[in-house]
Amino acid sequence: MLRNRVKELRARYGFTQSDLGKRVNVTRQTIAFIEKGEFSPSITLALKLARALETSVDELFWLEGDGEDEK
Amino acid sequence: MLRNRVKELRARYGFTQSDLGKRVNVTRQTIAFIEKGEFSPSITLALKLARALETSVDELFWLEGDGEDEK
DNA sequence: TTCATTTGTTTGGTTTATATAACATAATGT
DNA sequence: ACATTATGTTATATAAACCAAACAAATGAA
Repeated sequence: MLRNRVKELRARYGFTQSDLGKRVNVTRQTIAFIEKGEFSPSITLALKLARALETSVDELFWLEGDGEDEK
Repeated sequence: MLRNRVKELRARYGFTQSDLGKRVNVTRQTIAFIEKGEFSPSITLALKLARALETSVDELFWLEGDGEDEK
């Protein structure tokens, strides 16, 4: 199971979903889907999100459990 | 531009592309494409690769330049 | 040299990420 | 009350990730 802290960190910086989307060049719906955990973004987008939220990819995203099952 | 150290670290551990693919549940062609930089894997796969190669996603993958252009 | 293994590469197919657009709801300010 | 803004959510469409199968080239071992 893939988990992330995007919503939490975005709120901490006072960004709206639209704000964050503009910073990383995706739509606000894409941000919403990621926050809901509905899909696993590309590593390129993950790196940009980490940069926008001033953290590392490893702090922003993690696998819960052994993660052998997920795609 | 997305760069990575998959090939280098895989060689260091003496894994074949097939070995690594099996460990992270993808085909060897997928590993080959990633090593060639031909696409940007999902964060889920990136996390599994980092775990298999005993490193962090941030050490394994990075954006060269400002990375504003890439998807 | 022959055999087995690894890698490079291509092609066609399926699945998933992402875009765009739309509509509803909640909150905020006038 | 009305307008604006942020979010939740859904639908359709496209691009990209990923699979499965194939074949050639390179390597290394017997």
